[in-house]
Amino acid sequence: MQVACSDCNLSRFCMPSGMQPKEVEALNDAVRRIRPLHKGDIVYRAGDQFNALFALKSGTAKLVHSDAGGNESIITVMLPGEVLGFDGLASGRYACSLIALETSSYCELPAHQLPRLSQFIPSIHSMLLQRAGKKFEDSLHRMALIQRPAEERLAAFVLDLSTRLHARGFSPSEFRISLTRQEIGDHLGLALETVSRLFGHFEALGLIRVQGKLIHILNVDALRGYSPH
Amino acid sequence: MQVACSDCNLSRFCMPSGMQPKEVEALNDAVRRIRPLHKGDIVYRAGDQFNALFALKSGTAKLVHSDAGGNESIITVMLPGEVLGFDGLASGRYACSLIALETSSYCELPAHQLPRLSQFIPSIHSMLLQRAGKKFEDSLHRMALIQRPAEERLAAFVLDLSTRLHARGFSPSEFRISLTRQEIGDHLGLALETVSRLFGHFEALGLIRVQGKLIHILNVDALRGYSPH
DNA sequence: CGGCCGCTTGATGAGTGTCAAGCGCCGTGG
DNA sequence: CCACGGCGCTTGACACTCATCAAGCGGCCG
Repeated sequence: MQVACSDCNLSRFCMPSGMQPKEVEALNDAVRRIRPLHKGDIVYRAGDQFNALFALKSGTAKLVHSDAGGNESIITVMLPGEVLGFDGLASGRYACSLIALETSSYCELPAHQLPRLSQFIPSIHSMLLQRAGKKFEDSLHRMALIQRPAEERLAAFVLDLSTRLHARGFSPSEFRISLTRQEIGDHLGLALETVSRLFGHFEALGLIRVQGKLIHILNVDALRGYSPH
Repeated sequence: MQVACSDCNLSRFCMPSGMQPKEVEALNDAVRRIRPLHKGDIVYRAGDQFNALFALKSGTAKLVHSDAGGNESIITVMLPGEVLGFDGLASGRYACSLIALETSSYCELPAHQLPRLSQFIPSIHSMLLQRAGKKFEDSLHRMALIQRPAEERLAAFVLDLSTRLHARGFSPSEFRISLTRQEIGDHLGLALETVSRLFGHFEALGLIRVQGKLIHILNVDALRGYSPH
């Protein structure tokens, strides 16, 4: 059974955010809802021709960029309600790969629908522009973060996940990180051993409790003391 | 005396790139040409309300992002023909500051002209989207670079400047870097001393010749051997 | 039950930041 | 015209963060 965009509880994060009801309807008609993904499934691959934007309905996914040397970097962890695929807009090819981190489901807005949609949703271009610009701002944030000490990076990462999950109705103090230590390292520019050690360190300080991928935040304020701002 | 967009020798880099002659004309009418800037002059400040896109006609400028801790990071060095200001599109406020590195001149496309322009240039939205996407891809590149060893970063920086200057008709092997060592460091995530030492190192290896801000590239291939691809 | 993968923990070293001193160039003012 | 002062740059010594290498543990799945 498919959920219409107007009934989707993620609409305030997703494309419909800021649209009129009639516009959401037009969007709804253009969107395709896709069979579930499993861990490791690839939504799109770096180099593939750009053919759609994607919105996550449930689960998590990672946006991975491989540089010339084959070094993998995780650009972002995608949470439900988020829209991705903008990395293909400029060149017509995706610059990154989008890969499911667990069993997930998503919606797809085919690229060929965009011209037609703009008749029903005049503001769609500026909305896309805003969202693409947001991705750029996010990348500014990440670049600044990557130059900070390891402690700050990990603290900021945990807090970022916490607030984004909270906004989606999940507990901000108790959640599962769907990334391995290696992947967290790839995201923060750290070795997996450093990630593991820092988790241990934060735990010893009583800031968090770590059980594998399960994180309990015990002292948000102290954690915030590490991450800049 | 003002140069029309259609007569500007930078048009193939600038907004007119890919436009029809009539579209360029409409663009030309919307653009304002601005008095020259001097070193240190600020085109826009982080936090200012987004009110225009900017194209550089001559000179160079730096796009600076300051993180919460007051740490300055130079996102890009802007060369003639390049368009900037996209960092203000998403939130309506500029996320960075754009500052002249030397005596420069630029054109301005006021934000309030965009709706009107889209009537004459239907493709303008997708062009803007492409350019904003390009900025995102550039930032991916920079993020990957910042995690590489210092030698690679500096080599890649010099080669990047070289090719971009070459594309604009300047010598690819002999040019002036308008940044201080500190600013190069801010761009590459290095201390200014490291930048200075690496220049000395490359010079000792016979790859380049350095005289203050003047760079001669003596062995491009060897330099390419450092930067990843 | 066995093997593998993800994780932890320890030891070591390389790559860079930091601190410090000194040099040269250039613009300013006497 | 020259002396002075400041800024940008170089060079050296040192410290420290974090990557790397290595070993071992535990849980999960076949």
